[in-house]
Amino acid sequence: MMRINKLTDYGIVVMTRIADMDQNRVRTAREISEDTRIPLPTVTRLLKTLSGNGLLDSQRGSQGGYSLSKSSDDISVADIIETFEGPIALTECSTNACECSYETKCSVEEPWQKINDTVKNALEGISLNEMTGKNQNEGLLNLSMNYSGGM
Amino acid sequence: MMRINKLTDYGIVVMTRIADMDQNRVRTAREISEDTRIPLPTVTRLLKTLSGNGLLDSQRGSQGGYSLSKSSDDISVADIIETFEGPIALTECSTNACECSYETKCSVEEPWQKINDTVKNALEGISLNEMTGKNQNEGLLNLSMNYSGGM
DNA sequence: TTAAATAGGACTAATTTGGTCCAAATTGCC
DNA sequence: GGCAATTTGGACCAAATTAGTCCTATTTAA
Repeated sequence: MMRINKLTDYGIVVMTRIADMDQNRVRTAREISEDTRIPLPTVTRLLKTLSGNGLLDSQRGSQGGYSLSKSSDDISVADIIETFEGPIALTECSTNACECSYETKCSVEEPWQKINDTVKNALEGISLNEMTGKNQNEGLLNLSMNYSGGM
Repeated sequence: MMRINKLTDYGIVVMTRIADMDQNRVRTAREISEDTRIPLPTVTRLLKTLSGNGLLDSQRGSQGGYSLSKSSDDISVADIIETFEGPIALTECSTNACECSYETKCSVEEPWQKINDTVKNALEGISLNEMTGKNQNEGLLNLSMNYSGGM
């Protein structure tokens, strides 16, 4: 499996849906729920999280709703994932505090750092715009990357 | 988060440990448990899974134990992850049957396929040997990849 | 025959996750 | 001013997953 959570998956669908729509007006939770067929309570929670983390702008009250906080070119899949799951890290080891119970320093730590950086780069390289149906140009997605040590 | 499971993580540690050791004799679950400080019952389960999936050879009975089934150069991190978690797939969408409840065909499906391929390529590109302490040559890990459409 | 191993599988506790719901605050409009 | 449509924030629960343990059978070397 090695899955991202279902809510994260939903989050990407919701964001894609918003990016797909007319950018000249905000969308309500209800509309998005109807579009995606994700239950309304769940959608509202997703939208709250997304706007709370700055990926969406929200407008309260009547005629209110949600809209992208910036261009869909400037939002990456990694941004959305991190909104729901925190820093992209396949293992504890690769985050801040590696609480390895092994000898002095487990040898797998450094390789994991690099593996994570690679995965992270991959996800940062995909924009929300590329997820939409707008660019159906086959094979346009540019996923080539080079890990050049820097990050 | 977006984590691999803890057992998978352990599995990689265990495999790395075995790869690190003298290849001329088998290692028992007890030894590996002591080395890694992972509780014995858990280690035995890990080893059973790993040998059941062909990554380790096992020898029963007295003087028995486990050893790598092939060179550590020929075992990838992806192999180990898949042993514990099945096919590498970040979302349901990217596996076989995409049960999307959305319109005709959700637009995110194809991008997800590519994202997964990229991640998979990254993990397949790291050998167990590279995880060991044997090659401490800084920056030797080759994580550069190019998504060239084929997979 | 015995001791040292692995093999297989059942079982439980803990954690995480998905999903729902309610009350409060904000805003536009009549 | 008041009402209706929204978002906001947080509590809550049920279900699913995961981690970890344990028991018994089988195999093998000495």
